[in-house]
Amino acid sequence: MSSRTRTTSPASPARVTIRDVARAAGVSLGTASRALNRSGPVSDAALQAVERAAKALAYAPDPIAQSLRTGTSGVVGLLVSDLANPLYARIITAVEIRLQREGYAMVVGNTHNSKAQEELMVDLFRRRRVDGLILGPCEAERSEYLDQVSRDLAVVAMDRDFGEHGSGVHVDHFRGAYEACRYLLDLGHTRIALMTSDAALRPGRERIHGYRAALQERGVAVDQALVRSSRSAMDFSFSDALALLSAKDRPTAFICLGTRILSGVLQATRQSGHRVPLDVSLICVGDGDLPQLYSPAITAVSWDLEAVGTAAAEILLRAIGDHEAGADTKAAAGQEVRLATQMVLRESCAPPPAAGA
Amino acid sequence: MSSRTRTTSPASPARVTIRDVARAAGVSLGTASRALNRSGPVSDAALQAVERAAKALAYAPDPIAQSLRTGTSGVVGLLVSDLANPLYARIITAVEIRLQREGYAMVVGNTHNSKAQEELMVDLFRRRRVDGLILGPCEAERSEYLDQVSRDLAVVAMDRDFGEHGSGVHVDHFRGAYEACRYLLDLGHTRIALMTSDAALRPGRERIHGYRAALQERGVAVDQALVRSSRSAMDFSFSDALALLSAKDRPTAFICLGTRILSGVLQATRQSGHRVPLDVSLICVGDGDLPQLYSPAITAVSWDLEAVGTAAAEILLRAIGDHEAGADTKAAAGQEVRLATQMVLRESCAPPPAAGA
DNA sequence: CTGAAAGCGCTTACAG
DNA sequence: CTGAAAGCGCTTACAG
Repeated sequence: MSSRTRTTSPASPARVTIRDVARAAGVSLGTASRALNRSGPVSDAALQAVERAAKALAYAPDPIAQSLRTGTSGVVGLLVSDLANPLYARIITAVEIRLQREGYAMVVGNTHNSKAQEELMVDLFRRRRVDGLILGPCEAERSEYLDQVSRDLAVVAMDRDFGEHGSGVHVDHFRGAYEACRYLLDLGHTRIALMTSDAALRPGRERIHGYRAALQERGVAVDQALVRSSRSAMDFSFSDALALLSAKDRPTAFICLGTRILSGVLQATRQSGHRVPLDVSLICVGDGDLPQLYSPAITAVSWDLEAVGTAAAEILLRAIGDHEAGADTKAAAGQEVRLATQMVLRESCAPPPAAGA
Repeated sequence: MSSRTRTTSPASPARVTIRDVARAAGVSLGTASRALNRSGPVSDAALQAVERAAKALAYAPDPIAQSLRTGTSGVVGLLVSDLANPLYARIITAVEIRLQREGYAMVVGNTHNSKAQEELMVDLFRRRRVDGLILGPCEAERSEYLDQVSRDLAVVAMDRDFGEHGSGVHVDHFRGAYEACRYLLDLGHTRIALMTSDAALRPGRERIHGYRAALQERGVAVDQALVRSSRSAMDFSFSDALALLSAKDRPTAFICLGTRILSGVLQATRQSGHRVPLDVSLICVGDGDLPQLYSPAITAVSWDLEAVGTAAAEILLRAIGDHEAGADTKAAAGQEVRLATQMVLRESCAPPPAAGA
């Protein structure tokens, strides 16, 4: 109460502890704990007394103390490379809803797509005893670091490869890009540009493979100049697209990420005086406000973000169970969910100008 | 090591504790702690030995144990109503960067604009001993609940009013809306619709006031039918806008939120066959990809999101300092930062059709 | 079924 | 300057 005691008593003033509950209920500390957690034999009388006391005192267990003692926390950490990406936001929300139903709290961290930052956050979470970790794609997918972390912590990856016994949910970006490319090929395009995220990361890599597969299947040579994958996508998409469109051998179609990159491509298209879809066809990967609202509306490769989040949460929940069960189950881990993409046809694709002439 | 010990040894296998460090350095536990934290007198010899030992063993203090003992955690909680809002994402990143520089970790929670959810998260954070809380706008701005929380925890609000000694950073939404409205009035519009967020929350409320002030200043009657503020904005914006545009007394201009609501307004405009800016002028509040890229580009009321985040972080940092200093400083708290908006003129505004005839 | 005790890993008065 | 001890709030074998 006095302002001087403050230095000695940190935290809230006069926190009610399980000791207070025990005293009020007239039982010992241990009995109170067993009653509250139903973790051991307790007489009905004791149980009732403890519960009444707990309610009367508005007792809430101290999670910090519990964590210190048990090594668990009831919280799950989620790491994404970029909070500002609306696609992630949808996934995050889905994860949270699912986790919450099971009584877990979720806490999210931003890695800014930096390996160092990710390790920092993983470490923070781990040392704070999170019960599990959900990781989005990030640099250095298969670091030994993560392999090691997943040994003593339940970890599930989203769109990232790592470790042999790693669990994860993967979107089939290969097929997504493959189908988009096929669609454009069918319209008569052969000069198709692909602009996607960092090729070192799973989504970008898979898309490039899918794109190549479609081209090769039709005997169309792959022009490396048409494949752009960069880490800091948003900065380069405009100038890259502009350069591509200004070349004499310009692409007649683009497949590009729907979030940042699409903006740049759209601006470049407009600035270079090309019309969509008359002069250039567009397919974006990852649906959102912009592709839906742009005029003409942009055809998109889409996938179920809620499903990604829900699946990740469910795999993690199981993995947490396994981890608690013991060390032996490790070999049994390694669950994987694979999600399909689907194309949403809109107004941004047409035959290439040459074919129309 | 054996799989059976696992039940008894939680957490990581064989965590190295400060006790190990002390032993390796040949000093007592207390000395090791004082050396590591420089929290008391230690001889040079002891200090060196301890530091060497700590490094050799790769010792890292257990934050949970530290928290239990000290009541602090080095982490700050950030609560927003909607992670999917790209405006928040920018703010969050700014907060994080600033906090990180001071050695604090940030952890974010999603309240889904629900009071219950917010209290849950605040409680979670508080019980986990976060050193401070940053709160975005949310229902029930001035709950006694929060007043109480801010008594034993550093709290800063973003665009929300609460408590007398609450600290916060506020964007001048009043002036933003006022200026937007004035701009349209100057162009000759008198039927101006305002579509914004929940009027119960500060931003929405302020905007409505600003809008009204501008209208009244010019002697234009306020038509309540033209003011739409709804909580679940995205769902209603399309149908609301469509209804407004179909009325015989239709608005010739819209001021609307730039994130979700703009989408709906744009769709409604297109669907009802109106052209921007010929038939209807548009100003959006909160800048983003869509307004910048839409064609025509949309005039926006914008503000510095990074500045919001940075200011919030800095106020919080100070508040944490005050809280540590003692209880008496409470009266001294209540810092506030106010940020101005600016209009970004683009191509979506023109005189109303009638005035042009 | 119950209580007393140990211990999770740390920090911090308190004596020396 | 240093060590031994208490204690943060809890859970969990261990004897009764």
